[in-house]
Amino acid sequence: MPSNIVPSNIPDIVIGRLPIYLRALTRLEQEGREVTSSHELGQRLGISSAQIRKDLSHFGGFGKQGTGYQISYLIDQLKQVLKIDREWDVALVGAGDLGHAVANYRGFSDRGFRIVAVFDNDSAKIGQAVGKLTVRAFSEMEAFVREHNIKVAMIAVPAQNAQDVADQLIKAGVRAILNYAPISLNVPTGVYVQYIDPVVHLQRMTYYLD
Amino acid sequence: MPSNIVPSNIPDIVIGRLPIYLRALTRLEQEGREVTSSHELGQRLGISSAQIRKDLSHFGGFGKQGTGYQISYLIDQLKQVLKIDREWDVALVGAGDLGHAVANYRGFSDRGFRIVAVFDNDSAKIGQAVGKLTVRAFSEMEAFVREHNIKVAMIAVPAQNAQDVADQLIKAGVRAILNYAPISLNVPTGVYVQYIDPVVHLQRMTYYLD
DNA sequence: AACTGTGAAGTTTTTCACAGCC
DNA sequence: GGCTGTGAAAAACTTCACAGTT
Repeated sequence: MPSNIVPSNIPDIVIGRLPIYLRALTRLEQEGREVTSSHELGQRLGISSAQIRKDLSHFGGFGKQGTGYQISYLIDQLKQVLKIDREWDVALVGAGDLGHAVANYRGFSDRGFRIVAVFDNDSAKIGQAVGKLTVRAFSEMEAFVREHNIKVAMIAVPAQNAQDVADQLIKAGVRAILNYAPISLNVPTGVYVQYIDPVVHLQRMTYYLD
Repeated sequence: MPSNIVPSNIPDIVIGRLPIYLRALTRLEQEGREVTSSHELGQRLGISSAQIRKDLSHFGGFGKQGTGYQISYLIDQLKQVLKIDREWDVALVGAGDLGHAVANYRGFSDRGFRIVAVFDNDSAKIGQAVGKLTVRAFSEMEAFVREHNIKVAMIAVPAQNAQDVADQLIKAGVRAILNYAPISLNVPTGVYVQYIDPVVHLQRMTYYLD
């Protein structure tokens, strides 16, 4: 009974919306709600109800006709789809202002991620505390990442160092990189990169202003 | 000679790529390059050359056949299109860890944005220094934003306060919001929101991991 | 009565491929 | 020979609208 077949061709754009749905569902649950509908969810998110239904239908029937979706069940299912029904260990590279802010951000742990190490190449920073962690030498990174089988990393170093850091992370086995440096990374297939560049977001909006 | 007509129906997805092009072009310029091609740019960004050409063609012919694009000229043109051929004053709301990191981020000023005020409602924080700025009381926000005609703001407060903050910013005249809080905002038409939620980006990648 | 799941229709976005220019 | 700009074709994505279920 092949019930655990992974549907192989889900559009990436659909995957990208699932975390948004999950976030909204978690919020609904916190508000004490037990059931919701594609319509309600869509209203909150500014997305059409049809789109939400179609997105979810890629993974099976999570809802009940006439009733809607049971929130806790849908949350569990989405977590499973996104593979955050487990906790991912994450390496953080860069212990500057940005690295500190990322390391101290409380929002990771309850959503599937745990920063387990911080690396920097500045000898003045090595050994310093960052949150509950101690900054490790950049030279130890590859061995550490490999040894702990870390697959997810965040890059918070200056743009000029980001590609080097990415190359080393990938060499050590990292497969998913969240890049805070304002530069596009070249990575081999099978490695995934997401970008956080606040200026890009701002520039995207000013186009629409007078 | 109506040369300054604004092409009215450019897809948003195209607008969203322009800041990426701009970032790559700026980097090429820093490397001392003077000319590039849609092919080269595409390689660097992992985007097809045809797409880059088509995107740019929405705004006029920026390139030369046989030659490519003159980098400094294209940068100027893109800045104009994105309306960052000027400097936008930005209000920052929230002076916690995240607010501090945002305020201290060096990358805004040379890319069109300047943080001119930081607001928080925690009386322990009001009056404190954040970078070169002093934290102002949240109660002064509306008047300040209105008086200085601020159109762009960043929200770095806890999720539970984000909608309230957004409402007040909008009331004061803000039209573009970069929201760091992990929650979807409801805003009227004519107001633009972009989101930065690192966890959403991470969750989007783990789907593809084993 | 309310709501899902889904083929089919409609729309948007991307890619193709080539004429035209340097 | 190399490259842009662009119609036309292809692919991807969203919405429609409704049968079917609770």
